Amino acid sequence: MNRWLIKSDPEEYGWELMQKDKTTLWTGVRNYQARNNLRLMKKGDELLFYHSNIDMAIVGLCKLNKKAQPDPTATEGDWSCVEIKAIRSLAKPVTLSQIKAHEDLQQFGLVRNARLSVMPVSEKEWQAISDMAGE
DNA sequence: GCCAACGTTGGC
DNA sequence: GCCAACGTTGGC
Repeated sequence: MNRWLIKSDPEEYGWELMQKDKTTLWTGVRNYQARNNLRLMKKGDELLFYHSNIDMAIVGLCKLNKKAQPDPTATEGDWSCVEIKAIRSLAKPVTLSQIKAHEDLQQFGLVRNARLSVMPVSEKEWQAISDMAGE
C-alpha cells in the first residue's frame, strides 16, 4: 500500500464537497509528473487531501477506489484520472507552516516543489504528518 | 496583488 | 537542442 498527497484549490473543489460527494473522479491533472504519480496509484492506497491557496493545510484522508483511467475531461493529449473516496477529516488539520517546520519533512514534495499537485508520501513523512494531525 | 518557481512553447 | 518568452500555480 502506498501513500500520496493530492492538492486542491478549495475554491474549485474543497474538502466539504469531497465529503458530500463521497467519491469523485480526480480529473484535470495536466502535469506529467503528477499524471505519472496518478498512474502509480493502486486500489486501497491512502491519500492526504491538501487545500492550497486559502487554507494551506492537509485536511482530510481519502482512499483510492479505482486505479488510473483516461481522463474524460481531456480533449487532447494522454491524461489520466483516478477515482477516490473520502474517508474522514483529520483530527487536526496540518498546516503548511507546521510541515515546513518539521525536521522530517524537509524533503517532502510540498516543501521542495510547491507546484506539484500529486506527490508520494514516504512512511516517515506519513508518520510525521499523522503525529501532527493528532491521529 | 505581487512575484518566485516551474513547465511549456516556439524561434533559431 | 538551446533558450527566451510566456503562462500558471501557489505562497506570502
